[in-house]
Parts: sequence; structure tokens; C-alpha cells
Amino acid sequence: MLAKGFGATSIEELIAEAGITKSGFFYHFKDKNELASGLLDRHGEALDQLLVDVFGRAGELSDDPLQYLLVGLTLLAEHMAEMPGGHPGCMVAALSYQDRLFDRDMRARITTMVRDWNDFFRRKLDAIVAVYPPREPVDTARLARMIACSIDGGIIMGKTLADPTVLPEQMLMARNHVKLLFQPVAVHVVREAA
Amino acid sequence: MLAKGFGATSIEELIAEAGITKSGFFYHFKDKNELASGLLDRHGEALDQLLVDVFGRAGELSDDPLQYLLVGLTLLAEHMAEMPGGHPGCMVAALSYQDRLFDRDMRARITTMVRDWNDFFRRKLDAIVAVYPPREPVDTARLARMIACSIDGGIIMGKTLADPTVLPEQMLMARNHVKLLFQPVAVHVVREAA
DNA sequence: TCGAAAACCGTACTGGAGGTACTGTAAACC
DNA sequence: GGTTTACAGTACCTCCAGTACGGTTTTCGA
Repeated sequence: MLAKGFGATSIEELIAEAGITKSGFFYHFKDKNELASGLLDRHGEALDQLLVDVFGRAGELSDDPLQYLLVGLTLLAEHMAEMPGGHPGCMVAALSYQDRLFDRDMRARITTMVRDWNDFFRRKLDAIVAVYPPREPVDTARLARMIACSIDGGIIMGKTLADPTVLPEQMLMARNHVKLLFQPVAVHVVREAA
Repeated sequence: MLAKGFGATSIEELIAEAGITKSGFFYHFKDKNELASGLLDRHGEALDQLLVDVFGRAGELSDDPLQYLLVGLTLLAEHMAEMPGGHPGCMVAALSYQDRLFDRDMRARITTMVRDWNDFFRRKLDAIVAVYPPREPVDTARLARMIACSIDGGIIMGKTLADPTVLPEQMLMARNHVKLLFQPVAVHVVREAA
């Protein structure tokens, strides 16, 4: 389903693969929306867990808030790169840019999930600005969205160009953006002649 | 169609709006794929023209390759922001992340268009690196994809959050990324005590 | 002005997909 | 041992993409 797309995968295909019948399917899901809802739940939890794992590990590796985020983003990028055949496709992007019109509840839940992820990055960015003076005025909300956009955009671009390296690459670009903003500049001061 | 999505818009709706019949539609398009193909052509040309206009204007405003790109991206962001009701949705993102399975020809053409746009930005970045020493090692291909990903990601995020300001905001984030990379740092050198 | 091609209209149909309705039934559980 | 859970089976409905084909109008060049 992640490979072909949600709408492109018919229920008939699913039940054939799963070895059940239509009756069985509709016993568990009242319609295809409810299947999407279930997939969204599962995917959301998996991604939350992944973020907890990766940034937990990053926390072990660094106390500094800037290094913590930079390491976390790097680990996340590596995790995406290690996935065989590239990232299977972001459920949120897959569902939010779907042909199919989902009901208001589904849309609301997708929106909430995305907001939560943005807030997740934002909190880490807020911790950074509390310590590091940014090179330019910074809106952490926008910066958090930048990270999320890099991921979503990387998925889209990787899918469009059929190049699985784009996603991790763009996650590292987001990382470098943060780094450029906050990391102090190494200046070689040439001592003036007296 | 841009509002509802490609697959969510039935041919019956289209012909009702256009005031023609099914026969008329299928006289011009052999199937819905060919309609998508036509839309892709039209949208691609429109975007090409927009880029030419915007960066032509940017060229009038600045000779410096860095300022040229920064101004161009700002103008592009402003153009997107001015669109009433936000950007109608990127055709490429809409088609490449579609339920519908397009034929190989369609996929190839989408890929080519995206590559062309990436190259467009890359050429401008190459002109910059020829003049400005980057603060970090730079791969202009990746950086060009970063700009494109910001746009696509901004569209997705804007659509998901139902916030039309996200797209121009993220385009300016891409601009700032480029700026941070190349713009010389203003250093206040404190004269050492003798 | 005439004739042919282009640009449709009307109608009827096929097939696949989502979904409904209802009956039957094997296993699980209390 | 009776009820609930978790399906299977069958039949059917609707919507939509797409086909087939004959008839009609408009356009346009000779």
C-alpha cells in the first residue's frame, strides 16, 4: 500500500494478500477511511517511537542543546538511509495529498499529528536559542516547520526522482541549516601590525 | 481539480462544468492520463514562464549572483503569497504523489520537469560558488534540491495545516539557508591590546 | 459553394471498485 | 451449552472510467 498508494490499492488486492474475504475486511473496518485511520495510528506511533529512540540516543551523546539536535537529525537521516529500498513513503504526505477526500475527522487528526511533530522540533530549537545567539532573527516555529518540510519534501522529491538518497540528504541539509544559524563562526583573526 | 485533487474529480463533473459531453471529452483525450498529461504541460509552461519573469526582474535588480538568487527567491515567495487563497497546489506534487498509477511516459516527464527545475536553481548556485567562498563544503546539486524540496514541502505542509502562509515562509527559509551559506560574516574584530 | 474533415452529441454498454445486506458457520469464551 | 466473535459466501447496488458507434454540426480549404 505504501508502495502503490492508498487509493491505488484495491480492497480486493488487500484481502487476496491477507487471505481473508470482503466480509472479513468489512467486519473490522466499516469503510476504507477507517483503514486509513488505522494505518495513520500505527504509522504515527511508529514514528513517535522512532523519534523517542533516536533523540534518546542523541541525548546520551550530547548535553549541549545544539549538538543534541544536530546529532539527532543526523541519526534520523542515517536511519532513513538504512531502510532497504528507501523510505516506504510518509503516511501523512501520502494521505494528505491524496485523491481521496477524507472526512473532517481524518483531516483533523493528520493536522494534529503534523503539529505535534513540529512542536517536537520546536521545543528542541527553543532550548537552543536559550543558549546560542542566532546569526539572524529566528522564529522557532518556522524553523521547526522547515525541518518537517525538508522531510516531506525529501520524500516527495525522492519518490519523483526515484532516488532514495534524497530523503536522508535533505534531512542533513535541514541539519546544516540549523547548524549555520547557531554554530559560532570560527574566525581567524590576523593580528594587526603594530 | 487543483482544489479537489485529480482522482477526486470525476470526468462527469468536468464535462458538466465545461458544458460538453463525454463523447466530446474522449474525442480530445483518449483517457484520464492524457488529461493529466495536458495539465502537466500547461502547468509546466506556466511555471517556466513565472521563473523567467521573476528571475528576469531579479536580474534587473542585481548583478551580483548571490543577491540575484536571494532577490529572485524573495520575489517568488511574494508571488506565491499574493495568490488569493494560497497556492492552488503544485501539479507535480499532486501528480507524483497520486493514488493513480500513471504510465511510464507520464512518470518520466514529471521526473524530467523536476530535474530541469533543479538544474535551473543549480546553475544560479554554481554562479555563486564561483564568486563566494561557502562557509561549508557545498554540493550545488543538493542545495538546488533543497530549494525545490522547500517549495514542495511547503505546499504539502501548507495544505496539511490549512495555512497558505507556509509556502512563502518556507521559500524564504530556503533563501535564508543560501544566504547563511554564502554571505560573508560581519565580524567585529576587537583590536587587541598592545 | 461544395465536400470533406474536425468537432462534437446521444445513447447504450462493459468492467472494476467501494460498499451493503443478509445468511451461515466455526472457533472462542464465559 | 449458549452467546459472542470472527469470519465465509453470495448477491446485489452505485459510481466511475472507458468503449462503441451512429448521427449532427461546424469549420475550412479547394
